[in-house]
Amino acid sequence: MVAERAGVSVATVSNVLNNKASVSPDFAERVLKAVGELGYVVDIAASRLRSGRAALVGVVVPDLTNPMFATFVSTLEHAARLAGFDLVVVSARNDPAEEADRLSRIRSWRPAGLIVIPCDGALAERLPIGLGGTPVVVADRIPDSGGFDLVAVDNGPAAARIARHLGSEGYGSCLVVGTSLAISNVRERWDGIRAAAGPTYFEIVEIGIGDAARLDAVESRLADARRPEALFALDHVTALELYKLVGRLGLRVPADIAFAGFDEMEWMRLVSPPVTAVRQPVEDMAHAAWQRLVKRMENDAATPTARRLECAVTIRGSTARQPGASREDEAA
Amino acid sequence: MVAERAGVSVATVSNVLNNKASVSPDFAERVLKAVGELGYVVDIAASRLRSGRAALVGVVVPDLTNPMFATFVSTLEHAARLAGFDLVVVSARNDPAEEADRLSRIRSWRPAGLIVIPCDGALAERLPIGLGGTPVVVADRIPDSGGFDLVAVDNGPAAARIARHLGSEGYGSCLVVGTSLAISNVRERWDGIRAAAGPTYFEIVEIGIGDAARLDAVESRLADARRPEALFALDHVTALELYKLVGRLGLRVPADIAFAGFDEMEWMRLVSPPVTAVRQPVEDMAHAAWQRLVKRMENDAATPTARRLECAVTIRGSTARQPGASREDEAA
DNA sequence: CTGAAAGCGCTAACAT
DNA sequence: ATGTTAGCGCTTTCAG
Repeated sequence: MVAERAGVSVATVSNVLNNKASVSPDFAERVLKAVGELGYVVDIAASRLRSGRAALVGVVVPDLTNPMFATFVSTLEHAARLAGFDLVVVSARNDPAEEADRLSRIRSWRPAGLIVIPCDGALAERLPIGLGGTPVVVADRIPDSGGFDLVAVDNGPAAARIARHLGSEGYGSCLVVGTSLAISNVRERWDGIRAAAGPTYFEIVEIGIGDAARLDAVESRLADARRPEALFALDHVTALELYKLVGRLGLRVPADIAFAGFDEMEWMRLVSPPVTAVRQPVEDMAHAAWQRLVKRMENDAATPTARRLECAVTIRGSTARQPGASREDEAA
Repeated sequence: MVAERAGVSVATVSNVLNNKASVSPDFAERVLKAVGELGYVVDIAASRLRSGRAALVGVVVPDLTNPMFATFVSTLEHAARLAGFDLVVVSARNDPAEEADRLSRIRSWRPAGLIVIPCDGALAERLPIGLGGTPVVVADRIPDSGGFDLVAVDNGPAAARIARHLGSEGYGSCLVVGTSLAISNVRERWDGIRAAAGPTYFEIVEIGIGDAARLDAVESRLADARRPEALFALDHVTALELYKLVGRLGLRVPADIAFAGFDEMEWMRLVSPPVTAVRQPVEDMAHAAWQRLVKRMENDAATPTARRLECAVTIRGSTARQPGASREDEAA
């Protein structure tokens, strides 16, 4: 350690930097002075190697360019920093294979814990063996097999509220559009919609994820004379594509077709009329995940818990029933 | 190393895992088998400690929730991974003090290089002493003091194209709105606008950054009877706030006021009419920054270089001159 | 209260 | 081709 410039032993420097044991004020001062002059910061790797303690947690998200996940990470990072932790963040780019790779790579860092939003339900198969005691908190999406601490939103009830709203506005049919039912969120939202008994007939189309997503099926349904009276997109990326499609087809919202979305984004309030949407408490989810992980890291006991956060639903103009115009009249 | 399960020495395991030296096929196989069974991955920290080589680069951005920076990081991460590098990503949350803290923390990791998008021009003061030989590539924003490798977009020329377009459409006055001229981007864009000689009278308002941003000054200018004929937002966050303000004031675009923005976002193509905007080549910028850093990491020679990437300008309806309607008529 | 020395998991020399 | 050993920078006993 170069900080022997202070003329003390390495042990003393270590003690000062970790405010350990009792170090005389003058010695401490000399050390701090040398540290300042040299611009020294401890080598965190060597530190962990010897002490066994990590102050490092790994974060795996499906896609960093998705504002929702970016916000999740950013919130997490701040919370972690306040607790003295560093974050190693990796994005799986919506690719299960890449997720598996990152998951394995991240173990090389020997993190004290992991927070992961999985690509799909098969997370458990991808969580490398030998992860041993490392605590894992899963957020947002629920793996097929249990055994993890869980933090997610109340997808079903929130989606059901939109479904009931559409029913009460008198919409007779609604096309629900999601990426893939392989993702628990999508599945839960769809289940919630179906569970909400009402006059509306719901039907779902899966369009796929990322670059592989195809709107063809939706387009042909909308071009059809007997097109649905409403659209409900189950995530904001889908919502955006769907909204552009509606515009391209020259359909007016809500006169020709009503429009609602899960995941509220800025643009939904900018367009006219603004879009009815479910807002997810992303920051809360990040905080909850962090707190859960902290608990796990300081005390390995207890069975995994599952926590559900409540979403906010905002009804806006895009799902308003046109006064005096029943859907049949227009279609005729 | 627990992989002595293979019945070989630690050195052989290391050689196999790094495909070093010559290892007999059967020994290699035995090692790989044991590694597989144990789910072992090397401790990257111990590895670096001994070898001195890092395969780690640090990335510092002002704000991860900004889709532009998130895309930058995501692109970077993919490029890094292909080259066998890991990334430690930190967000400064638009706070110079936090940036300084993160910059110093990140040194604890002893990264092989750093890519940073600084909060403001005073980066050099914040780059901790003792960063010694670590190569640094600065992207997007240009520090006041030089000496760094630089990758940015051609802010001035791109902004000038918008300025000339507004002039040729006959707009006599334009209020330019940016966060702060302390940020090089904003300064360069504003300089570019002024340098573009034309009939339009340009004026700038700085609204501040993040939560501290205040639109009051802009609002009073817009409420004024002699409000400007056009608005030009110098970044997408400002553009969004500005667009909402315009809507709140009941001004129609472009009939009452024209609207253009730097940084193209999805919503700009969704609103009606769509917004004239400058699109920045973020992915290209990430790739260029990465390549520059790789060069620096493998060969510390040469003087710092500066690279400018070209932006794409798309003219849309938000800046179209209303047929047969001169601004004066409407204001009267 | 301070220093000397061992050792964390790994790789680079060197020895076999 | 394989094994042995030293030591990277740090923290942790344990002596002084």
